[in-house]
Amino acid sequence: MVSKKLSHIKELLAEKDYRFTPQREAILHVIVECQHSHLTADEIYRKTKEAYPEIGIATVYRTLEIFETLGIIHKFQFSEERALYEFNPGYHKHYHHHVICLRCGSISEFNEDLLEDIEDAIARSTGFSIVDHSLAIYGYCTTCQEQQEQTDSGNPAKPADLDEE
Amino acid sequence: MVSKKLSHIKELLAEKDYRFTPQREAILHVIVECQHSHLTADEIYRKTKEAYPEIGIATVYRTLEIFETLGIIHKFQFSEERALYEFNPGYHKHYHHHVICLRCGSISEFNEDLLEDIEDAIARSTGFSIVDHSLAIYGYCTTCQEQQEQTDSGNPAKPADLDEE
DNA sequence: GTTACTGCAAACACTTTGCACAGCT
DNA sequence: AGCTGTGCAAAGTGTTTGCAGTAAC
Repeated sequence: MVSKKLSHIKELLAEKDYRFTPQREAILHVIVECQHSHLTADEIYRKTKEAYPEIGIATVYRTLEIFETLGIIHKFQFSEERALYEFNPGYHKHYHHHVICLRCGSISEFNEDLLEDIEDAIARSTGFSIVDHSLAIYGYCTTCQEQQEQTDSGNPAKPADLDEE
Repeated sequence: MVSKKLSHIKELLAEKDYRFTPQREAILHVIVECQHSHLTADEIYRKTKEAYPEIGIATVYRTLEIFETLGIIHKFQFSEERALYEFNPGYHKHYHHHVICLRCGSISEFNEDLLEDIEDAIARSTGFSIVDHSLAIYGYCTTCQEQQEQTDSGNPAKPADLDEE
């Protein structure tokens, strides 16, 4: 299954005359392994460094850009902070429905297409040809709600900045 | 009406021991005048400079931050590029439904709450306490669709970078 | 008279780029 | 052999901060 993905990705790269270098393979490995997390470029850099210590941050950014144009990963920008990257297992159109806790920073995802009706309504009323959409829901997760009840000045459930795993 | 807004804003500032300086007034003026556009910090800076040439960019950023915490303006981050700011006339909870053309960069808005049902469904299934949400729809506006049909390599309807009004 | 605010410039964080060398194919 | 990819360091961009002077309250 992973090897099927791998050969498909090699093809995708080859189609555009991109090479499948060990650096790109190492980065891909990190992204696939952490496919349920949203990683920053720096996190990907540091994790890739474990397997490939010589790698440079510039290579990571260049690779992520290529992977994004090929649809291998998705890039998100929820706030003014750094972008987050995530593996896109199916290479298909991806609905970005994210539920973000304002206290602990955790991000959960909904992949169902909840917005078909809304898209249709907007397309009809504006003539817009819709390609994609992005929905972010902000609030408080159950854990943080509980903690907030207990100690109104307490600490978040998880540190908002998940710098290290 | 504007004066009513103004006194209300003065109150909001005073409540938090913020002062109503001429710089803040000038910035507010720009934001209210352009309340149907999404302005970058730099655009606000340059427009404010017309009325108040001595102003510095740092003051603009500091003022925008204060205005945002008071709910006077809203700040958006659609991409990795700079943030956009917009006046929030009602100071109420604001639904950010933006329709963004991928070709000319124009941004239109829907202020109806299209997502109540979806919010309810997510709250029920996850226990999340939802505070706000942000929806961005990406596609092509009618003008750009027409232009794309005519000349498949033509120019966008409007420059994507609206540096000057 | 306090205290918050300002403008400047320097610092900042994240990301991109120029360059000479290395390595696929 | 040729062209793409790499690592480094330097540059770039948008935003924030330290500081000494200034102005609102």
